[in-house]
Amino acid sequence: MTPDGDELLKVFAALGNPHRMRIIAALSEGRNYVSKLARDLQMSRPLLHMHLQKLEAAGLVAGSLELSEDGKAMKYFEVTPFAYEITPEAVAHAVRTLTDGVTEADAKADTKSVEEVTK
Amino acid sequence: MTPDGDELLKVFAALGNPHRMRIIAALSEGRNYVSKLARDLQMSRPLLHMHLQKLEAAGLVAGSLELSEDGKAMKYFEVTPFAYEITPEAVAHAVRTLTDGVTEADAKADTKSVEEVTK
DNA sequence: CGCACCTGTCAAAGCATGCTGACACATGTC
DNA sequence: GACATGTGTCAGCATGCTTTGACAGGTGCG
Repeated sequence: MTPDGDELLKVFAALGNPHRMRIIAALSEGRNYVSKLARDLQMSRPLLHMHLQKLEAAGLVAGSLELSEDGKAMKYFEVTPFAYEITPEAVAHAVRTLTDGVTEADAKADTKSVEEVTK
Repeated sequence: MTPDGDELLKVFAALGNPHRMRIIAALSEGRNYVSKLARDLQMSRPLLHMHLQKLEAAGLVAGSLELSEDGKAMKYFEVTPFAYEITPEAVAHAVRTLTDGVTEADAKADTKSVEEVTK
């Protein structure tokens, strides 16, 4: 738990897309290979491919290239049993390890309370 | 729990951005008003404004326009104490209420549970 | 009045993402 | 060989998101 900032960001970015949510849903019912998945979800293979590798980069799914009995190469994907507890505090904690625009001179942002105005 | 599909999608899309994650982190330490928040996070007001209303649309933050003692109008924002349990099953369950491309195999849709459209 | 602070909006530019169609490769079967 | 299946990649366009700068309004103070 308490995942890395960049990791959590990738997870959110990956899940923040209806197609990718649907892919997770489809794969949660069992592993499947790309071409059939594309048929089930009615989307083009190149598109599915892009979504899958985005989900894989976020660590939400895992793919393995296998050989079927008739010799064809099939890439099976399955969901990783992830479990994230998303709360404001979890996000706040993850932000500290965010390697993004991070103006390096800004690590100490003054936890000064604003109660002095209108409180 | 077991949030609505579109709602969860908006939450993910909202959280899938480093600036917005940082906004959540900043607001989790206490409420704040827009101009000061912009100064703390070092971003322009119009940009912050857009991000805030996206977070608000996702139900992650709430804003209220108040009057300070010196008569100035200040819009204070604070985080909503959200708590999402994110698992493959949770996503799979939420997908069923996704009003998006609507895979015609699963068009139960309808009966949208009245949300006032904060206009 | 001019300046400080606050609020909000808009158009336009820049950049990332989504998406398609065409290509490459491999294998097994008729 | 022609056709089916499977894999992957690429360029290019369309769409949406991000970002900025300028503008509108408001109040209080010297």
